[in-house]
Amino acid sequence: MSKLAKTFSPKDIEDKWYGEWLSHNCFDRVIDPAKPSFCILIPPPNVTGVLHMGHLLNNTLQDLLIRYARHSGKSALWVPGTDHAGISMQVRVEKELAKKGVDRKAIGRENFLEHACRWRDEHGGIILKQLRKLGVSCDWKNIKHTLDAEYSRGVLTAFVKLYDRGYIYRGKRMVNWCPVSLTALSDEEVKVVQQTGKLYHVKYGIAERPGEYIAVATTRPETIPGDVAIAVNPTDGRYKNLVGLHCLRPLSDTKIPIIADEAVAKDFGTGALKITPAHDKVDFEIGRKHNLEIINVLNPDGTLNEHGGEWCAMDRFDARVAIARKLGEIGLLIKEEEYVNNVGFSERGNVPIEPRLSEQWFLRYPKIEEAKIAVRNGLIKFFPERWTKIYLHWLDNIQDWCISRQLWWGHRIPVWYRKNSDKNDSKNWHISVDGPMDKENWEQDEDVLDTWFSSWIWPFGVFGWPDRNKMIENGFDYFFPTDDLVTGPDIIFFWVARMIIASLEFIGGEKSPLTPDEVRDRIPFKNVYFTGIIRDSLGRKMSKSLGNSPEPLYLIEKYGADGMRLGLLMIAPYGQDVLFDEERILQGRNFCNKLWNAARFRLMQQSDHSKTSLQELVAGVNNLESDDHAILLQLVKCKRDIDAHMAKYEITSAVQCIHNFFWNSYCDWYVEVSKHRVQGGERGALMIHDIVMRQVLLMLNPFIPFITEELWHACGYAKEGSFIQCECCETADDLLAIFKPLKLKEQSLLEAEQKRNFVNFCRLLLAQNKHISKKLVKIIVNLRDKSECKLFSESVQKILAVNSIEFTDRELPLPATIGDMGTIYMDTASDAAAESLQPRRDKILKEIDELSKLIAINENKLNDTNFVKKAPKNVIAGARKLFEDNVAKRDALEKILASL
RNA sequence: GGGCGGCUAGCUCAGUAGGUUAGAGCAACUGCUUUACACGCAGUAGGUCACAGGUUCGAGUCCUGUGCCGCCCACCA
Repeated sequence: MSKLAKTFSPKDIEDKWYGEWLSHNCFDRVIDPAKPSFCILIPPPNVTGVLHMGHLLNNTLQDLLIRYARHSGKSALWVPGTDHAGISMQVRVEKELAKKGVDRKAIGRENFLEHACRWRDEHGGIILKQLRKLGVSCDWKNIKHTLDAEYSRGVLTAFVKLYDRGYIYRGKRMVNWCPVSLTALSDEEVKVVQQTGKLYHVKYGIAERPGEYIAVATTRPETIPGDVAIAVNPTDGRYKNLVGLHCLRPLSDTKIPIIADEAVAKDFGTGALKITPAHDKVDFEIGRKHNLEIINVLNPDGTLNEHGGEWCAMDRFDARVAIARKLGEIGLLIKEEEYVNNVGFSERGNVPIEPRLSEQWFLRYPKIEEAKIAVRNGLIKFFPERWTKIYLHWLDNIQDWCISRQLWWGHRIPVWYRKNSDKNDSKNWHISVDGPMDKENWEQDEDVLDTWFSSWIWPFGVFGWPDRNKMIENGFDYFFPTDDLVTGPDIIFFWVARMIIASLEFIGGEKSPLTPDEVRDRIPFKNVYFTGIIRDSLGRKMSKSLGNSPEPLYLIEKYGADGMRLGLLMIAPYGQDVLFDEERILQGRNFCNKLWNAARFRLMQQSDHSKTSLQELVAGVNNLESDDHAILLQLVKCKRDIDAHMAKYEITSAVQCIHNFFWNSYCDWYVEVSKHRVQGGERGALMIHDIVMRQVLLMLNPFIPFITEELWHACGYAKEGSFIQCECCETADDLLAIFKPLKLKEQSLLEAEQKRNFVNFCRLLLAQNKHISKKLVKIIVNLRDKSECKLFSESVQKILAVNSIEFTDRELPLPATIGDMGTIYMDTASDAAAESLQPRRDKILKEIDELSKLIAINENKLNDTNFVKKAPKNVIAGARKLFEDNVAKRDALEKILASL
């Protein structure tokens, strides 16, 4: 008999078992053709990242799915890895260098990258180590990183292939420029923020008509030196006769044309729009249409350049104020008004982005239609489904992707330009993974690729694509397409959609368009589960500045990895954000303690630890009572419900099922009602306990791996040298088949429930008679169905802790209450005290009152001819039965009331 | 401007073909140190299902509209 401590202490077992699992290679990838495969790829966290609450939820879910798959007989692989995290990593390293007084540009590209790699190798990937504390079962022998040599070949191959296939081009375009990071960004990296700024109304004098002017409304007076025209809507009567004339651009009195263009809204501002092609997307398009000059007035860092005149080198926002003031001074400012508008922000720099004309690499997305088909036709399923719409909408409006970044940290674009030649002529380009043979005659493009351009090949890049031998070795053919992707909806465009597109393009030969069958063969994953965001208990996002984000490792330390995992899953509603409250993690810990003590109780009884299989345990069962039938049937139902919920990713519901079965059905009822048998050493009853505990541990293992492993061994269910996670968990149907010799009776479920109700009635009765010592009380029962007397065994007397339970077939004075099974009395000697009668009267009056309401409801229904005519028969019969039963109950209670 | 989600007990959420009396956990309150567990046990109380219409014999559930709260998308300066 093992001895367990009274309270579960996670610290004592977590590191021990994690070490055991690793040394026994439990998480290794196994290509086993005899088993179905199951694969999850971790959404690679930033190599600079540290564990936060979002990771905790996300990785708990993935581990749950992986372990659940193992228990379902699949060969499960969870691939871990990190992302090189372009900008944030570069900024990080720049800061480190700055501490030592070193400037990135001073030491040059190669030295910088050396520093960066060293920093990454020393400090990066901490998060993967932290994750182990959570118990995650990743294939740690194969950690992937997007900047690994092998993976990088995949990234560059993707670029080269797309270029060769005509999807990648270089061009001078309007891009989103971050003046802090000094790089272009993709549209997806721009966050729109509502801001209160000012709308300035400025006079633009008409050159041909001195004294007359056009009023122009603008939020950006600092770009006035870049104005090259004033545009009005061609149908705008106010300005019709001005089109073709010229304005004087304020501050310089340069003549600029007044033009007409449909893009101008008549009803906004003054209806006249200043055109600054270098600093606005719309203006750029108008400028191109009308063949206008492009005057760039800003430096890359957001200060004004030489066109800014006296404001040269001033920051754009300072210049805005200064120029507005100047306009006021020279009488060209009509008014300025408060104005709320949407401004695009760079997530990284946390400053407004600047639309900027620059030379960049762009990708025209391939396989857009196929990517829609994959999700619309359900080849890839989204959970919750509503994200499908968002995904499709994005694909419907997809824009070319700016993939070049003006950084050093990342995959350098595999394009070489012949030295001293026209860079804009593609004849002078060399584009390949390995570069030209005569490197000395070429210079490589300075830019790197967007980080997401590397992570979009993750689903096959981690298997060694495009190296066919590596892919075979890594089990690509076995594990691909992967099964589940668990991620946040915030990266549905950044990552999820792009992975789908990349897989459709690169898996299989070059082909376009694809048939639906080919789409099926190329998808990267089958299911995408979108988690919610973890917020604090007030619903606010977790942030450093609010200080409302708990430290995950501290939580694991405090509540145990298992308690943390279960607590988190219990409060993570399907498809909604999680309101995190540390107190609620207590529930997870408490559950673990309850489980611990249930096992402890079992181990305090007689043990027979030779039974490691369910079949052996079942063979040991004899003398089944109704309660035994019921608990086994409930066990089967629990497993069936869990599997149904898991199939739909309704994790919280699955937890609720097992929680309810284990705590309510098993601990609160079955353990108590069978206690006297177990403590009396009845072998059959012990076997039932073992059957239930064994299955409970198996069902819970994917959720709480550490404690279940510990108890699995402690209870003696483990085969020599084996682990609980190596076991298959029997399905509900398996269980039914194995239980077949026991001839379980459905009827027992009802019987057990009635027995429980009976006990509840008696408890109420005892509560109403607190003045009488329970040890003296006799309960007397007049059962409706005399054949059920056998149900009232010693167990009920033990549960109630009363003197005895006796049966009668007569009506006695002073009945206590009426249950489903019959009339219940306390023995008259102890029941005579008058003070016990009043609460009983009150209780009965209340019950009668409630019954009367129900009777009235059903009576009305039955008297309603429409109801009787139109409602289905079973509903009518139900109403009638209810009516009759309740009337009978009420009559009986009234009789009792009279006798009191 | 377009779209999506939420609104059910004090709190967090279930409510899955419209059909008995709307559920659970937590919190609250009452009682209990009973030999697995006080990280526990046994109870009690608590809800005009956001609002207004409609369909139906019957609506938390279906339809229409409104209101809050949150999110996503969108080139009106």
